[in-house]
Amino acid sequence: MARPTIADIARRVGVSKGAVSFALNGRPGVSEATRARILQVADEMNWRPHSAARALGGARAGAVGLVLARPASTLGVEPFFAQLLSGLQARLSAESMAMNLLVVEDSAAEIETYREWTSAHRVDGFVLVDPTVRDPRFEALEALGAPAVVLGGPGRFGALSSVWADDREAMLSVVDYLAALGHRRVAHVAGLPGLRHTQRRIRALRDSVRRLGLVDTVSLPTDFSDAEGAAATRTLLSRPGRPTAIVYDSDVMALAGLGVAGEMGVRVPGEVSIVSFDDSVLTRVTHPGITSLSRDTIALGGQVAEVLLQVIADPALRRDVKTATPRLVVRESTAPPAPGTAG
Amino acid sequence: MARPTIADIARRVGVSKGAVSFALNGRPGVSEATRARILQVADEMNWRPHSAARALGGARAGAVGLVLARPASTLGVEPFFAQLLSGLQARLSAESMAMNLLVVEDSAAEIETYREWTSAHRVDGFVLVDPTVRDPRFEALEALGAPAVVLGGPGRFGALSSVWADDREAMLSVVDYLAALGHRRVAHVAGLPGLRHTQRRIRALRDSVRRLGLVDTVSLPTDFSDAEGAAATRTLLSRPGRPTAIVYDSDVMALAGLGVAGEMGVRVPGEVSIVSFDDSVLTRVTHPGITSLSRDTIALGGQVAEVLLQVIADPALRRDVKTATPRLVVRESTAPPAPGTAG
DNA sequence: TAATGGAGAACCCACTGCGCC
DNA sequence: TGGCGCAGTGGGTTCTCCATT
Repeated sequence: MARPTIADIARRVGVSKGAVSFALNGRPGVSEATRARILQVADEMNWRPHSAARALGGARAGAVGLVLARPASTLGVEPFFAQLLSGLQARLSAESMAMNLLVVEDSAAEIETYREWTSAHRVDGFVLVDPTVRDPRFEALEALGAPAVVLGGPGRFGALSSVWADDREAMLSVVDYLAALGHRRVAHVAGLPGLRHTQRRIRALRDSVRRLGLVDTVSLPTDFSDAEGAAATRTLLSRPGRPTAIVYDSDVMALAGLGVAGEMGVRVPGEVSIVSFDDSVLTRVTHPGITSLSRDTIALGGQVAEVLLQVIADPALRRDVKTATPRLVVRESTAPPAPGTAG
Repeated sequence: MARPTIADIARRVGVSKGAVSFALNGRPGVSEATRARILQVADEMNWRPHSAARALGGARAGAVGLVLARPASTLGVEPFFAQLLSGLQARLSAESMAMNLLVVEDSAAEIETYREWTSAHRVDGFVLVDPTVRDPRFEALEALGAPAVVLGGPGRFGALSSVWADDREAMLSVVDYLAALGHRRVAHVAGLPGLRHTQRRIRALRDSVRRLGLVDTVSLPTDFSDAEGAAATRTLLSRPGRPTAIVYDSDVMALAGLGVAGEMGVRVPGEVSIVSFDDSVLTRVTHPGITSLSRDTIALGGQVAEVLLQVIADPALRRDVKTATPRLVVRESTAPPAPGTAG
């Protein structure tokens, strides 16, 4: 009753293991009669391929890897992440591709995992998230020759493909809108300072200062947690010349900021306008609803999976896909600044 | 420059492959001097174990499996799922255990995956979610002898372990509270009718009818989507003797129901009270905030992982862990029924 | 003599290349 | 030339057995 192997089938049919292998894989080298017989016996014996044995021979693993050097809580807290995962799965499951998920301590452990999984043929490719400014992972993955897609850009990731949205343009659209409303004191509660897209957003804001006549613009880096988002908001709202508008790099932080404003008695949007860089159900159901940059994160996950599948199919390929720039969805958290506070 | 194998190490050190294997696995059979020398050379050569080769020999895979016969969108839409995943990862990553995630069509495909992954030693155990009333998966997994933990209960899952919360008691606490407020017409927007916990909640409500003097109680099954949650709410609120309180089996549906009430001009909680069976950030930030059954889903995920790790370590073990019953957190969506509507 | 260190081969399972009829 | 057998490959584990001390 043990798992049958191709040797068992070969014995039963009275052919060699090689013939069985050819037959089961639909390859030429056996007569149709023999093939039919082999397939029938394999079915009778309830044979299943042994992925480890195939992997040892260098075959495809039928899985992609996602290794996260983030706290595991990220998965539960950030709607962005869950949606991304959902989009990835939707596309991958159509190809019966599994996903190997692992949370590690740091990028050194991440690279180590890439090394092990690649050489053991445990996965066929990787999805990389959170690219940083000088990211050691690109070089490591290139050296391994593993197919991979970076979520983020634009930028040079060596031979790796990428899928990205234009963070700069998105930030400019937010700042332009706030300036048009009359805001001059715009603050930014940013994400992890090492991340490329954080840098890009910070730079876009800074570059707008002269063009739009902004004053006292500031970008406070955080770790994306609601705690630091709240702390940054408290800092900003306690200042003498406090901002009349705050842009948050994630919906969770915007939500936290909204809470702090309430607790400090600062009216939204009367005294301070709030914009979130991520849209989700969260920003829709708050009161007031939060003006947000909206994009289809599930579709984004699907695109990442699609590109990864292409790169796995043809490792020489290098794709660089720019997705639609998130567009501003105005809700009730933004309004012209109160008279006299515009700086 | 290719991946070094234990044969390479054996050659360099001048010992046999067997000796190298023993040394690298910290097992007796080699002298301390030889062991040290082997470890040093292995390190110099940058050796890594090959998980596929080990799996072929029947070793531990270092991963657990989670196979979902649900639409992939579940992952992005239900905070419960993302939090569960987060809790699982937190515990698993502490043991450097990866998770193999796969979304499949139906439970037949799910079972097929269990079969393949088990016999190929691709995972060491499984997490089962969404147990149904006559669930074919238990039997299949038992036959495979694969360690597994069922999320849900109480109930008989054969030799499988389980982790569960008391859905009956939780539902009773909700209904008791609503009845105490004066509600008599209580409706229930349930989840998938085949799920065990759905049945248990439906039964708990039905069993309360006589005790609390309820009238016209009804449980409408849905697929957990916001669309069906909204549709069910529309149906309920359009009835002649419409309910004065509605209990939703998930936060997403409660949110959808709140939206429908707003669109139909039915005041919450003035004309209808709303309770969610799941708590998350969603229920906290709506306006009004939604009275919910609250539990620590991330901790739940951690408990599931913990039990699975125990069962993997000792396959003879069978654990049945009852977690804390979700407790009611009252927010602004519940109030006594308006006079004259109480049935 | 019994314990210890270690060589060597078999084994896990599928795939592939060579060679024979 | 098509069909197929045979032997070897991939990397690690484990069992048998021999040679030391």
